Amino acid sequence: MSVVDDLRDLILRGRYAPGARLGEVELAETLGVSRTPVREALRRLQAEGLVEVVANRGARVAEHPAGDLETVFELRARIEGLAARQAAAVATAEDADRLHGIAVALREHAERHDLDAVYRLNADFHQGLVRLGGSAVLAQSLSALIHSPVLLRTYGSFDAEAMRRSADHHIEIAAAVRAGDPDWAEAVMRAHLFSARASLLGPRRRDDG
Amino acid sequence: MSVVDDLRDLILRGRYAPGARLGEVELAETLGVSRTPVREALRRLQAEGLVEVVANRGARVAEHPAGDLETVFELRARIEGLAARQAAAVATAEDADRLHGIAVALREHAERHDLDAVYRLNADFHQGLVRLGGSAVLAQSLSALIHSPVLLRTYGSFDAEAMRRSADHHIEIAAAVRAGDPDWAEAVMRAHLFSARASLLGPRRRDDG
DNA sequence: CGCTCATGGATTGCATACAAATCCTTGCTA
DNA sequence: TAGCAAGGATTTGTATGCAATCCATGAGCG
Repeated sequence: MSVVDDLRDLILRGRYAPGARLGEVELAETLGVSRTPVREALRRLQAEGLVEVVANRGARVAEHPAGDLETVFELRARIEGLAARQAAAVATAEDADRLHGIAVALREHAERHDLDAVYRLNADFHQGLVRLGGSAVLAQSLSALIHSPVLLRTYGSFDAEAMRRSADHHIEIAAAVRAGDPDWAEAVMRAHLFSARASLLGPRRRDDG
Repeated sequence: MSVVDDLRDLILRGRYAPGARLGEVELAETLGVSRTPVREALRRLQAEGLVEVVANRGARVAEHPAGDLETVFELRARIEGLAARQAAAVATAEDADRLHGIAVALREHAERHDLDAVYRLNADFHQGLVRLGGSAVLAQSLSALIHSPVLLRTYGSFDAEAMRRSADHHIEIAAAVRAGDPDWAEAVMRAHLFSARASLLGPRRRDDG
């Protein structure tokens, strides 16, 4: 695996907490390479928004302000909504069946609370859907949003009902794609993400009456 | 200016066409530095989606498929639509007045077909609006989309009417922000971007009747 | 006692040297 | 003459050394 992937994994798995200093020599020793590839990896992750580097002062794991998390889901709802729409417009029956297969597997693992498998299948599903849309810029825009340390722990804060709802959303999205119904696909995807946001952040403040 | 900014400028200004090879030694000589900072810049621009690098085979300027341009505007409409919405929700009167000032200047320069100034003011306006929204992830998501070689030539393909419309859109967005009306702001922003798309790509295919 | 400034240690930024991989040419063979 | 293989040339990947910058500690002065 490449240095940048190794380093991204380290950060995403929480080995380095947000705000933690990322010394070049320390990382080089940890990863068993010299400083040069480490530096290049840091620059890439900087562009991905995962680390912040100040000139002559080194790199730190980016700390996404709490308020940003709301925006992340707003953005994902809009961007992945578009992805779902485009996927529904162009997907073949085989494509939709493959998505459906992933969704079914995800639901089974969710019932057994096998979180690692759920993580993986969820990533497969969303990436597969984006790939169906076919546009590289769309995938590009999303990658920066999904590579966020907080999102990796998403399922940890789901209760049983939320988990079941999330799994069912995947099934429904696959159905909408199979039906070739862009409006339906986008709507479910948006519901899916707003539901996840609610589970993560709790109920939104409503206007006092 | 930093190496990555220099290199980005070179690409964006068309000095290296899409698909063109980006040799490390050549860039190093052109920019007057060694290969090391060039390599780091290439990795950053790779993450930004501006260049494609294949392992052991070097970097090329990314060629965005023609179809991607449609998606770029779809995405911008959704993302900047959110930015406009958030800006309208939080902006002070001073913020809105500053936007209005930029928009007025932009309209004046547009009437004189001073394209360079229009480029700059347009960038100022959109960046200023995003900054008002306040979210770093939002700005992050947009930067990759706006740093697209094609978009730099946008105004070149505008006719007089499209130019006037674009300028008026900015004025109207500033008004919506000043009115604190998120729905209005988002709607105008979407119109603004779809209008630009139409000028760039021509009329969309409509269903044959 | 507190503030300023200098000096030392540590860390990043850059350049250069070497290793590995790729490509391009050239010569051989069928 | 077309195809292939081998070797050199070019290019990328990595390591290391040096210069520049930054931060902290402490001495000197008000």
